[in-house]
Amino acid sequence: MSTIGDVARRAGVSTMTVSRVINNSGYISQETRERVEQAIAELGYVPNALARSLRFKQTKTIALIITDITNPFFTTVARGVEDTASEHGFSVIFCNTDESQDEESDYLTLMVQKQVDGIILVPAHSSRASAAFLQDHKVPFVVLDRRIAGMELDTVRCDSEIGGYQLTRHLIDLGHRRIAMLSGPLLVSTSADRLAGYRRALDEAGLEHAEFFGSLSNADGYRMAREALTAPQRPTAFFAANNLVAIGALRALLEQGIRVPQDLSVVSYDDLPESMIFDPFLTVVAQPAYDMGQQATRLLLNRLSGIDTTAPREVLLPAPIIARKSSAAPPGTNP
Amino acid sequence: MSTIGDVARRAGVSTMTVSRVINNSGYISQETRERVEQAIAELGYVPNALARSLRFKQTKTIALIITDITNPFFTTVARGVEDTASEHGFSVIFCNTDESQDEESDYLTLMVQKQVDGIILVPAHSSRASAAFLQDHKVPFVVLDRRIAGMELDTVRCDSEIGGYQLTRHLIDLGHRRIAMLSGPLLVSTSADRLAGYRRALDEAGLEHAEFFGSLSNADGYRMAREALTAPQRPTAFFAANNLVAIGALRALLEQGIRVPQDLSVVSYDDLPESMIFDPFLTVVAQPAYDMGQQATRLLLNRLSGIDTTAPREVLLPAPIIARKSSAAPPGTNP
DNA sequence: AGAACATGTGTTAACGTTAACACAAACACT
DNA sequence: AGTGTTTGTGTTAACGTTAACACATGTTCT
Repeated sequence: MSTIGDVARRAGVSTMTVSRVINNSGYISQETRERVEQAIAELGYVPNALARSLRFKQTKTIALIITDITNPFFTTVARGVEDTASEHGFSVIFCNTDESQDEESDYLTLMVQKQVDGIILVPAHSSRASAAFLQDHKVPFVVLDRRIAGMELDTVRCDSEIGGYQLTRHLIDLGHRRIAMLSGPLLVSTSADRLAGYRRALDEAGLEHAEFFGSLSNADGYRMAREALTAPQRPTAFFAANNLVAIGALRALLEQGIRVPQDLSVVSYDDLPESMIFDPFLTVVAQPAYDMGQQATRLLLNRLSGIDTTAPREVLLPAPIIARKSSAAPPGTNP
Repeated sequence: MSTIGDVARRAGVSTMTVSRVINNSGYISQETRERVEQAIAELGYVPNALARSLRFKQTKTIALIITDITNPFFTTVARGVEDTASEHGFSVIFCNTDESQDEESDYLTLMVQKQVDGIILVPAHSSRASAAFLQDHKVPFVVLDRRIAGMELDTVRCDSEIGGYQLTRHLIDLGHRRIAMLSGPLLVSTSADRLAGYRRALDEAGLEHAEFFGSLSNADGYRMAREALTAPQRPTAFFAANNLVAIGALRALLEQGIRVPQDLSVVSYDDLPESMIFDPFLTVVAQPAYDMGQQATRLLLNRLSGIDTTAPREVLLPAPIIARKSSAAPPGTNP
């Protein structure tokens, strides 16, 4: 509540002298320093970061714009971002867009107003509007997890096409011939890429597609699974576009008494954190969520500090398949 | 990047006139308004919230200080906070303390410097230092989930003593006589309260205590469970202080081939979100995490806006027991 | 002795915004 | 015609901080 002026008055010096004590800059006699420090302590003075930011044009704050902090993948990403940012003296403002383009652009405007130094963005759609907006306003940013087509941008992500291909191959190699894709929206680049990988693997093997579309939610996972189960030739495996979809699908299977993996295999994208699972079950492509957050933040901070002035670059992190109990040979196969 | 001055110059008016257009205050001729609006659009001008905040002494930002965003309970709390805050035009800065008092006070100082309008705090320990600090600096705050003893503070939480009592009674009623408590640190009020409830239930029933202590982590849950299992008279039930501890304990049991609930029952605090679990297993006290975040934020915002000027109050939310498959009668009992 | 430099402190202006005041023109009322 | 009110716009100062400059001293060097 007290200002640098209050401290100055109490110590009988000018505000500039107090400022010098606080920032340890310039010359100050030992005696004055002590008097100022005492005044600071007595008043419980804390510098006003707002005024400082206004002068320095630096807020030491970044924004993390994600779709849903409740999704454990993004929770872990967020933790990686916050840890890395705070290590370097930066604070993080969180924004949940719920995959809505409108929410996203509202938040972007707000963050520009708030003069955040940089932004880490998981774009709701692969539209270029958000990136263009930030470029216009000269706010450094890093795109996380997803692609924005046709623009050269700093990006940290995993290759979902390859992951989708490998996960599908894993099922094919186990002997599956009818594999249903429970996909997210095509506007979400990771969904589109995973679907593309799925198609490539099926086409190579000469198998037929079975594609279902919905949002990347538990509810739609449930719905898509039920739809897929009504097909005359029931699939022997599900490829869920992400963990929420997978869990929704598993719920549908449980309800209908379909055993996993004996009757039907399920594979999915994004692992659950180790600390939350005592008996890992799902076969997944495990994206390194914490690392992704960390690397995105590092890249952003290096841009901010001017350490890194190279052309925008895409960091592609490896995402291993972890084969577990939810995938096995289809029923009626001799192992 | 452009300022109100740039807009003014371009429109051929004073900055004050621009300010009036932006804020829709005072009198402005239709013609001038249009000229200013055009200049704003052409320049892509966005008001500087920093400068505004400095003038108004209001940042429209609150801080959420929690121990670990990675814990699904706090993730959901955070979501409740962010949703409610953003509904009212407030942004949220996240801080993870990892249960460290030092981290907590560092963050508190930083948030005071940043002039956040208010703080929602999950205190690492029940020490009064943090609350006293915030009171000194006249920053409104709400304590979430935990108690700070001996101070009249705005608080939103569930009664962990009653919850601990009921969860223990649930086990006793099932026929358990040797119930081990896998407790968190006594400095954490929820841990202390759950332990107190456990003790009351056991004492009433004339049963012996079996208490183990560690941090509220998966790793320590694992360790405490292993310790508990070495007792000459093995417990027939575990009461885990929270979900992470429970999962660590389940991992230990799985490793040793001990079946839940046939050989040993496990109950715990804090449910996992519906969307993440397809086959709910753990018997828990389900604290309404989202609600807690929402209510804490509402209370805080009402304090900020001056709508609510009553004495500090404690909001106690009900937390139901959800009995599921992880708890059953002890082995050797005729159901 | 005088110049050059180090040390210690204060004054002014600026970061971007807006409240308070001032002023002028147009209009309405007696 | 004179007074008061409405409408439209500009000027000044302030929010809290610090860089740049100014101005004293004192010290060191030739």
